[in-house]
Amino acid sequence: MHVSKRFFGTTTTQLAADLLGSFLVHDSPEGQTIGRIVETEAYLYHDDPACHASRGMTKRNEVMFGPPGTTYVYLIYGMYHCFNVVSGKIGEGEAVLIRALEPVSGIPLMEQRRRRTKLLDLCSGPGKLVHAMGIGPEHIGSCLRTSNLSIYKASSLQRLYRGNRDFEITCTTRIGITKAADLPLRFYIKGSEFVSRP
DNA sequence: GGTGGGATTAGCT
DNA sequence: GCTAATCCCACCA
Repeated sequence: MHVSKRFFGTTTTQLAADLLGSFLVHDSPEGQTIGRIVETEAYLYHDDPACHASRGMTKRNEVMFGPPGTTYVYLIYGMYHCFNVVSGKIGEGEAVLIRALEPVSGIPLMEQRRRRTKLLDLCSGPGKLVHAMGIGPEHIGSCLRTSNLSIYKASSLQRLYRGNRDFEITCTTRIGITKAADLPLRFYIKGSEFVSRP
């Protein structure tokens, strides 16, 4: 069961927390991969110069100004991509960066894409998970409820996910930024081995 | 075990 | 020209 439209309609900070424990599913021509979201970061409209939308619309960030639940993918450091969920109100340009997943299904395909076999190295970073899941620029602007890249509720994949479904959330400052580096907008599942950094 | 640098492009100054 | 919501490998201990 994929998430409702309402799921994305909350505040960006709340969505960043709500996404923890839900599942990212990609049905690609190569096969299906599923990861459980364990780490996120919120990027905001007000007083957040680290947010890509903070200086207005460009060709790169234009889908950030669309409806919540839209996919935003961008190139970072000239060689990696990061995956974001557009959030907040239309026109504001807020988003949640997905920073780490716990591999759940399609692990051989993730290993093949990543050319790595260690489970902890498959999705423990924003660039890594995009690679492992087969996400790319072709997903920019697609809908996370109806496209082949979708988000499913934590409660809907019990058959596939046998791990502990109860967790606590830890909130810290965001990683890898210099602007607004003091804002507490990073969230992760406390105790998860699969986060990019404890 | 930990650290330092290189890869490579969009956007800003 | 410089920086960036990053990752990986070489090198040293």
